[in-house]
Amino acid sequence: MTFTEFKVAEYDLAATLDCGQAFRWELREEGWEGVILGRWVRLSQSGATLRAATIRDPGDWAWLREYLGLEEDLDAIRATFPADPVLRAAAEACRGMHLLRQEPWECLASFILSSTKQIVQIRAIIGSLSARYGERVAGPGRGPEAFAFPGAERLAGVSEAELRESKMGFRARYLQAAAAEVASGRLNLETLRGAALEEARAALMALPGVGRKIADCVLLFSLGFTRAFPVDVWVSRALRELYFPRRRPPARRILEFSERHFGPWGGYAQQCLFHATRRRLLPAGF
DNA sequence: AGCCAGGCAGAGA
DNA sequence: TCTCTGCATGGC
Repeated sequence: MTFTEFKVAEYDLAATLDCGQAFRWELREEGWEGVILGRWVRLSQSGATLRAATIRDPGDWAWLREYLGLEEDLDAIRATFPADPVLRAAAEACRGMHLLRQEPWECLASFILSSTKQIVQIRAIIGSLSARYGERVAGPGRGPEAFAFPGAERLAGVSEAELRESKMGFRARYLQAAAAEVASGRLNLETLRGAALEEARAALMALPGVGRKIADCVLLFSLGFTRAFPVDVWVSRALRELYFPRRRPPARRILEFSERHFGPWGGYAQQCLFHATRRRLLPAGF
């Protein structure tokens, strides 16, 4: 096992890994354990020090800095926010929470599986898929075995009926189709990083079972589009209650507001609203 | 027991 | 363009 440490100015590892943007991290006695780019990783935090362990020496750790969003300056991000007491309170409640930069295929597949599912169920489905079809990854030896998230090529070869054994229900057809598109090269997720937001979003929404919300999750959590603003049931409810009390604006109006109000780091603002409302972190009065 | 979950697509108005 | 409904499964 090899180790490294990162000094961090403002970072909350638990909030970052457990705020609903990623689904595979598990908290065990010695830290948060997961798999990134086919490598087993254990992460822990003590004050301003993040500690990381892998099985084999990766040489450099740029991939992990990238994944964890260590280069994000949260003060600079918050400085772009509108002068808005609701958002300020939500951001304050989420101090140290960062956006992850996840692997695009895993992110896309995960959020296809997320529709009308609770997070515990999403985690169970993804865990089942990984154990069934993912590559075994060298781990610490103790504890359960580690698996990578299965690649699109692998899942493209699994029938819809078999996918349903992982309890994903009607989402199996959508996952199958997305895997086939990515595996064939008809959809190149990496290429989308360089595209305009609207173009990248349209490419994702061309997939069956991928609408605006799931597309924006992939754009925000894996492709670096910080303005993408996924509106799910939680965020929709929060926007309605916090910004439009005693009114009932149509969904279209909520979406327009989300695009206009929050600025170039709207996606981060969205994650603050999601996390703060879901975990009931807002102070009384909001 | 019944409502809801990090939605989406298709149908009908 | 808007609203309604079915979809699979399981938590609370």
